[in-house]
Amino acid sequence: MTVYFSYFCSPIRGFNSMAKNYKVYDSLDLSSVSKEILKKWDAEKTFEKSVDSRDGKPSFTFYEGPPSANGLPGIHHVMARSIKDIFCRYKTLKGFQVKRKGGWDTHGLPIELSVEKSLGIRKDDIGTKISIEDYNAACRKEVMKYKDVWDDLTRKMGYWVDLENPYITFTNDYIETCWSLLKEFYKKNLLYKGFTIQPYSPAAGTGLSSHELNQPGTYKMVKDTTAVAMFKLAELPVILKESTPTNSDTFFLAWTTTPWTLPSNTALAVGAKISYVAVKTFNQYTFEAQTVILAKDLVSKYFPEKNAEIKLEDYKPGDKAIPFEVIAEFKGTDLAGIRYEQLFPYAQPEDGDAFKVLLGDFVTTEDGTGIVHLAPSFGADDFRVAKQNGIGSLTLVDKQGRFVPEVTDFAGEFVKEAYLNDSEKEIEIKKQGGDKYLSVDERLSIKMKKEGKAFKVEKYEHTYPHCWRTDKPVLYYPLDSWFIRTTSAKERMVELNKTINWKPESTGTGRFGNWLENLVDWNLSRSRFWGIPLPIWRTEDGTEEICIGSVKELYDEIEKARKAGFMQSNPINADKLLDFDLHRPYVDDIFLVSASGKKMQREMDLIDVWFDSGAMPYAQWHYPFENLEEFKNAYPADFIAEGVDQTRGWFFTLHAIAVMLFDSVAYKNVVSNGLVLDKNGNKMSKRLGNAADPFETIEKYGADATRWYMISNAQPWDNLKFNLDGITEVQRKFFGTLYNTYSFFALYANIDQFSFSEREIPVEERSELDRWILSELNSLIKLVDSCYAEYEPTKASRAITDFVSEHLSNWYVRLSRRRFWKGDYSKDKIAAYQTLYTCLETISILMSPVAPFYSDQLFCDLNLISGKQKAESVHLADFPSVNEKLIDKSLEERMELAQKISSMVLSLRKKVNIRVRQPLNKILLPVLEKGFQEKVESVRDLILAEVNVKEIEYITDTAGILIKKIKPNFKVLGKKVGAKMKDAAAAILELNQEQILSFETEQQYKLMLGSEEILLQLEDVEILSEDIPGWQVTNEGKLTVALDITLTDQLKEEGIAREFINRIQNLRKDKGFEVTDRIELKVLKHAGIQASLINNKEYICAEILAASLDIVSQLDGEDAVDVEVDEDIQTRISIKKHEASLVN
RNA sequence: GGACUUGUAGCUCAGGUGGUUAGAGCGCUACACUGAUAAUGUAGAGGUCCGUGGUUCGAGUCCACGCAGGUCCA
Repeated sequence: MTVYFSYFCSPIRGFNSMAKNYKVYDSLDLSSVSKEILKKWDAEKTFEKSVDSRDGKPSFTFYEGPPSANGLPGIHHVMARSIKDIFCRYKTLKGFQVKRKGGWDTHGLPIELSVEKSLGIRKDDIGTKISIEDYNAACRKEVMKYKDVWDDLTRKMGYWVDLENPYITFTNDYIETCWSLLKEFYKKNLLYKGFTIQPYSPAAGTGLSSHELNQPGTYKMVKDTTAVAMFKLAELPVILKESTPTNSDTFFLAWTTTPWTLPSNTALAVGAKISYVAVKTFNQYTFEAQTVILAKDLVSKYFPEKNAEIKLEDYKPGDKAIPFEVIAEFKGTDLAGIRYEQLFPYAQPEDGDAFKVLLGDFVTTEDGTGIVHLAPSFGADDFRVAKQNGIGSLTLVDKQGRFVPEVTDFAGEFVKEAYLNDSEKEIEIKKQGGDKYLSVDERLSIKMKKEGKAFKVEKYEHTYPHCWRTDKPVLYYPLDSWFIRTTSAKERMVELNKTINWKPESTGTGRFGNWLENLVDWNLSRSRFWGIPLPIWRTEDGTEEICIGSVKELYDEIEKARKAGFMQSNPINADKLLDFDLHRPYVDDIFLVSASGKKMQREMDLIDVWFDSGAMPYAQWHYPFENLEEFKNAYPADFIAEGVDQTRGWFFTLHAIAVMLFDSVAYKNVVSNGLVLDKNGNKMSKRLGNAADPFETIEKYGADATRWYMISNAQPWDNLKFNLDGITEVQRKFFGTLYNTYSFFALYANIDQFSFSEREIPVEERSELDRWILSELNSLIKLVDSCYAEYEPTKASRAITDFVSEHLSNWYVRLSRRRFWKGDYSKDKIAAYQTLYTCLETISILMSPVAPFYSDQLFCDLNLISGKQKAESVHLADFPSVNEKLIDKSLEERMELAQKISSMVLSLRKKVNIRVRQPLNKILLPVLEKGFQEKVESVRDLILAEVNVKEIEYITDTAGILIKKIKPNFKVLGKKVGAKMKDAAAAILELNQEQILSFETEQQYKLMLGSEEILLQLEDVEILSEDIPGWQVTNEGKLTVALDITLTDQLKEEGIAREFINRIQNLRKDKGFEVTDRIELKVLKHAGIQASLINNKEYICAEILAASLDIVSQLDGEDAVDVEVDEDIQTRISIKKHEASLVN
């Protein structure tokens, strides 16, 4: 009791109102923490300082992938931006200067569509119902519609990005950079005009975007004449030639729903892995003998099973049932390269090695024949495969949808019946001489039947796309387009891609790598209105053209055109070049003059908006017109992060431009994050009402908990099933625990006025527990540092969570509690404060990239009192450096052992129903390994205190007290005995106690397996003690713990004393006494507790801060309370504050 | 159709180079502990590791083929 009271007699501690105290909170409200810290950041300009304070330090460059502000931000933006924010903050802590310029993506179809929707117009109204000028003005207004909402979210979620000077893709300086880049492409002959196969409406005379094609109602059911055409082989496959000679002609069968494309056929495609067969049979129209080749799986479709029984010799022309015989089988790869005769030799392709079989990845055996007819001009797949194989094309249909003159017998005819109007149809019927119009498809089929080129002709109902304006069928047709010759830089792009660190790696090697391998030229053209105009002017005949690379150049060219008389005046002001709007329609009104004096008009296309964003490393600085230094310092990016859907979008366009123009990567590290789904794994959508509102979420749970949840729950590249319950859990589990730990620290540190003013106690002089948590802490620093460095935020946050809840709170603080509130302000106590303080401060920095708000509060609350850090915010601090000397792996192991043993003892107590408050005499530990006893000894006191047992006894005896068990060590033994593993394992399990004992003493054992002898070493097996007869025993792995459950009178009394203390502590709490209040205690006499109270009086008084403890024979009055100490022990107690303590 | 990706307890997720009783948290049930208390401990219930083949003495893990979800591209 003496020790105890001296503590409270000290006037300088506990109640000194002059001293500064650690801030104490009533509860944890992360939402209001965010708000408070935001105010602080604003007032102290913390973000600006985090950049400026690193002036002169190496820079870490981050590129912001620009969002579009014409839509509202969603919860997935919080996810994506958290990832960006984390690494920028981390690198700042690591001493880098991290400038991050914000940006806005302002062009593109979504913007046009939302404008069209709000104006109630359609694309073809532009230029008629509304001028391009007004339309673009509307777009310009639309793009920043939700900028304020975005800025608000950026702030509230704690995303640090420079919103004061963002780049905006529609500004003239931005466009000018894009033009200069395009000119660079042009100068290198990497920008060219070509064509691509696009949906095209001959009726409307216009190409259709995929968006237009995806309008509801464009795909309609139609009934078309389809034909299985026969392509005669010019040479026979080896197998047919050698093993099964056939004297009839051999044909490839190819099915088409558009027979009008057959005259334009230039190749056939087969699937590499598909099996094909050659079938001997007869033509149903000409009755000629023939051999046909088609996919094996589709034979039954054309040849009824029952006809297989008919002999070929028995066939007579005109028979309904046509016999057939499969004579050979081959793989698609066997057919590749085989030549065939052109089906309709109206015209020859100008270039390329046509009329042979190719391998196509799109070939299936779902319908048709497993062989696909290719007309490269009228199908995108066809075109791609043909181009890859150097095969030319035939375009025997004009832009109106009619056959060209070369197709002599069909010249001038519309390929689709729907293109003819009624009167045209009348004329055609007369010409055909029937009473019904026969379509081109039908007449071509008839022609093929007659010429023995048709295997089968039939009507077929399927869906076919139609133009949403004219309702007429769409054709796929080659249309003019401008391209960047990305294929020419393919090798270099692949090569440089290998130097990029992709997270996850598979996106880089797989999705992106494959994309690069199968690269086609980048189609830049878009026939829209709101975007960057293609800066190319051309003469009408296309023989001369100019690519403009700057506004000044345009100005100069206009001057020339003015002199040539093509321009009345120059709309550009030479002194204010960038005042001229570079959008349509203004650039369209500019005409230039060619070298030979011809008038040149701008190519009407806009460029792909992906070029806009891919150009941001240059355009954000208006390179090369100004800011050359800024550009150089911020190129390439060290880090970018966007959704995985950007792989072929932004990630690609950045890479393509950088490689082709600068022979550089655009980014060194890239994180591609997954989607945010709802809690059931469904896509979030406003329509379904399952979209989480980012503002509500942040308001309710705070940005920290939201961010921590998102980052720790799933790897960034996995999809996240967003569940608000998960945020609650994070809030309770991580932030709640951390908050509790801080509160605990603050409570006692304030009482003791600990402000870290004492000299730091050398770690080697601190207790085992302190050294352990500091070792764990340094291991954590090392781990978290490398996780962040490797762009693994999930691992980092999980490691921090683990440390805080398992190590710090659940073990260190729990076991150290007494040190904080018991006894003098001693060296050990100071060591405890210093240790806990260090842990909390370090955690605040480690967690700050993910949870920037709470970490700053924690950091500042600590630092305000101690002044240990110069930084006024956690975000201006330095990342803690590891002290390797403090990492003691064997200590960490020992502590794990202590935790395990404690847990096992508690489990034993549970089994025999002896509560922890009841002290027990001893636990027994069998010693099976050298060093085990020493390890346990070093943590003995911790174990004993934790499980309330008085001593540990070790059993080294191997003479039979312990019952041992032997198990094979599969990993080691498996390598040794291989296939005999099963027998060996069984034999080992059967060893008896003597054999095990001899194995242990001999260190080896001869095991007989049948007639074979195997020499076992100790490492081949695991020996553990399974049981100690007569004791309560439990096993876990190799550990065995036994508990002595004998209860002596003394132990019982002590148990009662602890029960009694517990009741008093609860009473103190109920009565609202301060932790430091002393009490006077009266207890009604009771036989059951009499001995316990007398024998343990000092101990009891010390625990409950009692100045007096009187046992009375009568106890009444208001203060008196009935108390149950035990099931059998009920008594009355009264406590009141001890007067002397009020004076203190 | 292709490329990539995911599939482990009711839910969210861990499970280097294959090794025998597949783990954690949440949730549920019961009992404890506690002057940090919306915390903690112990015990219990809960698994065809998506399926089918294969390789191997041994497969959640490696291979093949599928199935289901997702993204991008056709």
